[in-house]
Amino acid sequence: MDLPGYHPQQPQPHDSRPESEENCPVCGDRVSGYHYGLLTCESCKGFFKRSVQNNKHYTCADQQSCPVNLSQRKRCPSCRFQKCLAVGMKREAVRADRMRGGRNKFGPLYRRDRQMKQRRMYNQEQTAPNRIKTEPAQTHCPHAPRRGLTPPSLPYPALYHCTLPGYPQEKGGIHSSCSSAPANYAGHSTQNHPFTPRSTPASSPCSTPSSSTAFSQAFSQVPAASPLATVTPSFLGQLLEGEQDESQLCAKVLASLQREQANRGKHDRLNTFSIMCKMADQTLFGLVEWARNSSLFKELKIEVSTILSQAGATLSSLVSRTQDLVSKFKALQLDRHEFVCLKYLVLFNPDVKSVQSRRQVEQTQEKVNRALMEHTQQCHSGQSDKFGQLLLRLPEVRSISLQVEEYLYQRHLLGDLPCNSLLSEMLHTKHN
DNA sequence: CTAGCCTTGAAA
DNA sequence: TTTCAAGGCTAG
Repeated sequence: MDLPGYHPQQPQPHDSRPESEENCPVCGDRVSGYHYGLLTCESCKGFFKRSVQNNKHYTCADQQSCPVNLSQRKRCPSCRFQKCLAVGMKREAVRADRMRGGRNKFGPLYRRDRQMKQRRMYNQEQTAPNRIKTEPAQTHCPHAPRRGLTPPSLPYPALYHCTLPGYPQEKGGIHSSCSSAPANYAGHSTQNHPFTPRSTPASSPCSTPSSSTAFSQAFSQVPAASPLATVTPSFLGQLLEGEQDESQLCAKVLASLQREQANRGKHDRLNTFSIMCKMADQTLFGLVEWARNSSLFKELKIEVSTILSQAGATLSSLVSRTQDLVSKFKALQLDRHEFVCLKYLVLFNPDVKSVQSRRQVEQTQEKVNRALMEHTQQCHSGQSDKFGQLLLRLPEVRSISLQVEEYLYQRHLLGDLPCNSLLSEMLHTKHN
């Protein structure tokens, strides 16, 4: 999209404007200005406009996690549109009356955003004056067209890993990691079902041959007290309220499992699957508690939803998919703020049929989304398009969780699941 | 259908 | 008057 002879008002090639480091959060192409809520490229602007104006309903032929980047953005309009929404493009900015020109209510938002970026650039100049003056914030090779710098649209998120100390790693022993990431991708419109106050979330117990990693390692990049500076500190702070200390949580689960195992006789030891169920159960408890204690979630009125899922998942594919997901999250070096934002994005799903205050959910989702975007841009400006990459993993999180649910339900039908657990209650609720 | 370029018009 | 984010047009 080099535009010979065309000089959009804002960006110029290899320019020195404040947003020169910006790439379209949807596809990575060069931004041409603010469109429908945020800085995007011309093509995503046009695509979003057409989609909304013509009330398009796309369907993904794959798993709703297609890469959306400069070279592949045409391939799956469904995933592209979902990503447009996920990064914060606003349907309501497309005019129903098709009136041209003028300004809309987002004007002030754009202005604030610009000011924020300028402040950020100013701050960077204070710390690295030479670099900023001479080159754009990103490493743009003068010979490489910017289009070539499309951020990888492949994903990476992070979950946490833990081993069960004291349990053998050999075959038949325990290779466990636990994931407390909940399950439903907030941005998709299919059968989603975040848990209801007395219903349940789907969680992902998984088995991973991990080394001695504690899951706090996954949060290696930014310490708990990261420099939030101007990134909507109050809202992010609100999100972090009630967030449990992950390492303590893990230690608690491990301790309880060890206690139980120690109390059992030599021939009465829990097998791997039972341990996984218990871990899932405790993780679920933690999630339910977390959601119930969340002030944002308390404001919602939700009725119990029911979901039917199909059987057919296999443990091995589940394990490998989860391993992939976990390693991608680890590679991304998710920090606590990002993790809690992702959890909220999953929890606040406006597509759940039984949610009464849909608008409220949408607004919260947008707010969290924005907080996440600002945080990643500000605290991880070195990681190109970390925000987009994080969002891209959500469909996979959701997909894995559905697979886990299906698998567990099958085991449940076979009578393999421990009774009287939250896990079995969850499966029961969902399948009735 | 896509995306590059053009026109429009309210707000600054 | 200028700005710039809307919508429109159209070649590919």
